[in-house]
Amino acid sequence: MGRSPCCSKEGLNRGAWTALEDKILTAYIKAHGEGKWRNLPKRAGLKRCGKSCRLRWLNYLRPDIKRGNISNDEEELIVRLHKLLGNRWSLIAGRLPGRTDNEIKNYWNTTLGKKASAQSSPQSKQTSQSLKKRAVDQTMTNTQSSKPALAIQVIPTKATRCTKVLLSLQSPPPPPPPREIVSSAVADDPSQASLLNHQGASPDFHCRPEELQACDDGSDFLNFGPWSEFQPGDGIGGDALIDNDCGKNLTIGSGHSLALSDDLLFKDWALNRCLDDNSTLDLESLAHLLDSEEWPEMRH
DNA sequence: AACATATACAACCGCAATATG
DNA sequence: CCATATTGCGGTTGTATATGT
Repeated sequence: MGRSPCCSKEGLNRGAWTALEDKILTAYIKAHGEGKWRNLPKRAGLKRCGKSCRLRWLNYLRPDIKRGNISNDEEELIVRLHKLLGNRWSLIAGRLPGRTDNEIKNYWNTTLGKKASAQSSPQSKQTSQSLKKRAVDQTMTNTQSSKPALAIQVIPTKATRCTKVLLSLQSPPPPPPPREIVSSAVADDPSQASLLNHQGASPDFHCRPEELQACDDGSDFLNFGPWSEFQPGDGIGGDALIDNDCGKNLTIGSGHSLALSDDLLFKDWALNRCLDDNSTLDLESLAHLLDSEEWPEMRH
C-alpha cells in the first residue's frame, strides 16, 4: 500500500535550483499563471517535481517576496503571533506581507525560538544581534529539535484550513474582559497563559469548522472568524454570515504599518473587522475560539 | 592551515484538506 | 457518494558557510 509519490522522481533534478531553472519557471508562470503544478514541470521543460516548482515559486520567485533583513518590528510581530498561534507558520506569514511561511519558520527555528527560549529562562537577556551571531547557551544545549521552551503553552501545531464560516450564536459569549488583557500580558504573566488553554470556555459559543461558511480564500482564520461579526450583546440569534471582504482587508500591508503594540494590534483587528466602537473583541476572544471545545478536532 | 562543530536556510517529505470527475 | 488528483501545510533533512579549536 502506501501513498503514490507526488511525481516520478526518476530523472528529476533535486537540490538547489539553478538560475536557469528559476528563469524558466518564472517565465512559465508569468506566461501561464500559477496552478496545475503537477503538469507544470513537463510543460515548462523543467526536470523538477511539481511540488518543488510550487515551493520554489511561492518561497523565492514570486515578485512580491521580501527576503532577508527581517526587521525588529517584524521580529516582534512574529514572536507575538507565535505566542498566540503556535507553529501556524502560514497564518503568521499571512500577517507579514512579503514573507513566506518557510522563511518565518526557518527564522524562528534558528533565531527567534532561541531568543524566546532564552527569555523564558531567568538569567539571559540577549540581544537578537548576539543571538544571530551565535546563540549557543545553556538553555539550548538540548538541541534545536526540541520545541522552544516558551513561557506559555502554545496551541498545538498542525493548522487546518478553514474555508467555511457559519456561526451559530445561540447565546452570546461572555463579554471579554477589559482591553488591557492582551497578548503581551499573556506572555508575561503565566496566569494569563491559561487564557489560551482554558477548556470549556463559552460552551454556548459554537464555531465548528463544519459550520463555518464563506471564507473562500481559505487562508487565514484571523481574517475571518466569529469575532469579526460577533458583537456581544447584539442579541442576534441564529446564524451569522461572515463578510469576508472585511477580513481580507486585515493585513498589515493593507495600508497599515506593522501593528506592533498589542493595542495597535487590537485596533488593527477591531477596525478591520468592522467592529463598532463598543466591541470588546480582543485577543482573549481569539483564545476563546482557539480553545473552544470544537477546535481540537481541527488541529489534531 | 586544517579540522571539527555549529548555524542558517533551501529544499524535501508526508499528511491532510479540498477539488474534481 | 466515492475515488483520485491537487494543493497547502508543518516538520525534517541536507548542505554551504561561519566560527571555534
